[in-house]
Amino acid sequence: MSLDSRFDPSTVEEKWYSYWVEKKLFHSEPDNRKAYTVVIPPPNVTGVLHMGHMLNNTIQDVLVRRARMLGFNACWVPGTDHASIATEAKVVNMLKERGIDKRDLTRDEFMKYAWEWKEEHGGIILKQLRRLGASCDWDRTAFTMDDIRYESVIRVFVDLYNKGLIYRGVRMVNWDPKALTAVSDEEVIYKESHGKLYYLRYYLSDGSDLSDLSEQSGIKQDEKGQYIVVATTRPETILGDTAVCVHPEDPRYAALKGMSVVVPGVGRNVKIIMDEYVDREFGTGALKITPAHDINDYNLGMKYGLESIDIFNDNGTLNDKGMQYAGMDRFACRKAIMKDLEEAGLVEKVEDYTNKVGHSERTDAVIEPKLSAQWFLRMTDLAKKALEVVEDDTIQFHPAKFKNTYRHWLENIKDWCISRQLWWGHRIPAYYYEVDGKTEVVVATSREEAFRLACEKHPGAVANAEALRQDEDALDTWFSSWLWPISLFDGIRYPDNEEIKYYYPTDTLITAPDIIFFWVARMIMAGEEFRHEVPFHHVYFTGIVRDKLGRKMSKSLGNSPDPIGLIDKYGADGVRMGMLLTAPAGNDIPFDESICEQGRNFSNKIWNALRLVKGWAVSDGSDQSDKSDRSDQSDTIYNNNISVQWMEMRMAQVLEEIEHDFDEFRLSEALMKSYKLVWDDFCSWYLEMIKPAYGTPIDRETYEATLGIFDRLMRMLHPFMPFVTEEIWHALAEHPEGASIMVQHMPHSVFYDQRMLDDFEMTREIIAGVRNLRNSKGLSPKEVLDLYIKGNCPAMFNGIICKLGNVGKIESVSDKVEGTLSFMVGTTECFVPVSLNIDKEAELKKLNDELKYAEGFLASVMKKLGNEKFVNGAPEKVVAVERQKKADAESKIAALKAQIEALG
RNA sequence: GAUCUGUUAGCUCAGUUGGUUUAGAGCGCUUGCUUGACAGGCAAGAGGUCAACAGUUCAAAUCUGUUACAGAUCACCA
Repeated sequence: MSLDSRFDPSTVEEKWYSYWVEKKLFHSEPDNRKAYTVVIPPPNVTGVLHMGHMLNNTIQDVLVRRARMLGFNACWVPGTDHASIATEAKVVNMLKERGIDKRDLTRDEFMKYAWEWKEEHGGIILKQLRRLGASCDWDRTAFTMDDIRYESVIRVFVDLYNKGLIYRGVRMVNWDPKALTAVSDEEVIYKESHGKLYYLRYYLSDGSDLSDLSEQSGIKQDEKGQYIVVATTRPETILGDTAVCVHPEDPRYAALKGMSVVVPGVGRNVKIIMDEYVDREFGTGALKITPAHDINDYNLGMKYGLESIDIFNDNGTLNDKGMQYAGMDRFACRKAIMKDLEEAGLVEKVEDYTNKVGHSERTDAVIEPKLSAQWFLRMTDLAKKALEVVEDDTIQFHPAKFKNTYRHWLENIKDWCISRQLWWGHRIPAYYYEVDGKTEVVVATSREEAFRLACEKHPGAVANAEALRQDEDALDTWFSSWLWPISLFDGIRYPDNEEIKYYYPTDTLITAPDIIFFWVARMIMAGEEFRHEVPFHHVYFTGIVRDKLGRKMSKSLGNSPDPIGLIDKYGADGVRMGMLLTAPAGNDIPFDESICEQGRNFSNKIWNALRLVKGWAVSDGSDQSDKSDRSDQSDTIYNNNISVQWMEMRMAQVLEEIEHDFDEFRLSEALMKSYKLVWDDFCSWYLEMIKPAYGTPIDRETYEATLGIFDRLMRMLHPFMPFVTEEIWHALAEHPEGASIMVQHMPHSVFYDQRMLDDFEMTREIIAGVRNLRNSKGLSPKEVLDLYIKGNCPAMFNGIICKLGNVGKIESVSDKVEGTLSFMVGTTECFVPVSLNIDKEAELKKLNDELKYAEGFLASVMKKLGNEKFVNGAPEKVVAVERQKKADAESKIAALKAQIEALG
């Protein structure tokens, strides 16, 4: 067989992926096996693959592929969410390019364009996931706005409304002036920003004249009269000022009780109110009140019955209340108004100031608090249940530290604003009509049903269904994705269907921690509310992928590698390994391309192991004894037999460890252990142990055993590296058409003899000792050495020591051997006669160093054993171990001393 | 500001209910190798008083407290 010495991933990836798809190996249907279900956290339909997706989906694929090989009916359901804000923005842009203004379109016309955009440009990311090897059941690909999911959302809205959990009300909400919609609290990101603190003069209204102003007073005087100074970060909002507030116990302003001041530049007289809300330490201790544009001011406004003056249009420009600034953008207005106030001498001073400003998660626009009518979902009861199932570990978080974050959020939760002033989304199924000049509302899954309800409530009030006016707003995208684990299996519309009963609850949700509230918490609420059962048993929080310097990857920094480019460069297997190896659960990932390179190299290593094994001639004859003169240690069949036994046991041992790692979601550890098992144990040791001399064949029994081991190693590795393992698996043996490693059984751990593994560890150390000796003394690897062993040594592996250490003969001795170089493995002494002159001084130094270490060790052991409390108080087993340590150390010291004496 | 989580080798991290030969891994580093699978490789090696201090204990990287530093979540005062 002639195979290139370099493995080229690009030639196999496409081949096997289409093979898997063609053979329907990713597809799942309910059957009598146990289900293992994962639902993809639906990426944004406008999105393209980034490093976070790579990590997230690699982990999902590993878990799903492993479950499949463990005999579960694994089902990984892919899909996208409709991302109302992001998509609507894309569509508006597309229309603009075509010279169409959204405002000229009807809702239906707009939706037609939006669907057109979605069909053409949406879901690139799902195609990209295929390059990664994702074993999603593509036949089940869903979208949050397809028919099933749409209807599910509407039904849920109606249901919650009827339960009294959804209500409509006028509240201060987070307004995104760019997307022209309200957003929820969770969609606002507070960012530190460098702004200014403006100190403005509010003169006392006519007729207010206070004499006797002391130094301590907050009231100042100039030629124009008496004034107080108010600090603000947003001077443009003075146009909406309807009061100034001071602390009731603030002596600086006590004299102002019941008085009024003039809003600078605006001329409006506003009252001074007194409330403990004010922080006396901040600014001047006097606060301007703009109830229409600040949540705290709004609350004060309600408390004191203040007028609320809305000065902004929806897009953040000033409206007709904005006087000469009407039509200006809020930030342009800030500059303009400051210039005017400056000129009018109404500015006391301006200071640099750093504060946190809320930005829209989607558009990055500065959020404007705005009073408007919105729909809300009551969260208190939902939150209570969602917290319980995490607290009692019905749902386990990995890592568990996220329980704290989760608890804190749920205990301080506010009602969820679920309406969005957008067209792209699920239109709120609320219908309005007028009765006696009052607006009435009915909520129903269809216009006809709504009409029926309206007729019941107010017979004769509505002429026909068409006369009802449907709410213009759409629902928050998360209001559809929170149903995902249920709606994917149509469990909202048909709660008793076979699929939902089979696949729900899902097993593990794999997600980034930054959407713990958007998603995880709300999915748990939905699960409890609509199925009375948790939506998943485990939540695996991945880390955030960062660059080498620890910075978050972002478009603006340009520090994110192109994932598809990485796959082209290192192969999907290599990139998957690179992602996983640096990703212990919940830890951020400092991403470094070189780890993908390590992954690529690993594929290459496996490939070359295949080349080696497949390059051997196989002999059926029994006369396989090695013709070299290595006396009784040269029985190849025997040695190979031992080698196979050892490799089998080593594999069983690592399998056991890996099973444990998977139970605890320690994927990176499981991968590293598999990596070392293949590279170190299998390639560096096992294959070298059984490798026949050049040009000679290998016996059939060993050959077959090796293929079997190789096969199982590939299965172990398959969930991590699907492509290369499939390729190798097919190269190892003939398989029927349609066969695939991905549906083979994962090997299970079997009994292994710990003694034998320990003995082999000692053997390894002896071989390393011989090699080290050659290395440090400049002896050629070709020179055959003899080895005399004093002390314990398992003879079983002597043949292997000979082969891998190039040792001629091994003899057991009862006394030290003069004129040799030596080394120790544990308490066993190894002597190697050499032809060259021994550097006495160097040997002495080495021995003395070892002696010093051993004596230091003994001293630490003696300290424990000399302590009566330890001997009496510690468990017997522990004391016995210390006694053994003492004996070993003493024997080692004695041996070293004897050797030193012999030299000197 | 509140709460939580970290701090172990040059870097990234393990260390599983305190005891297993005075701490492990990967990468990186050093030395030597055209070794008939692989230089995308092979062999050998160096490297840490487990952030600091105090305490509990026969025994502490592991438990407790304080401090320092870092990160996360939430809340924010205009």
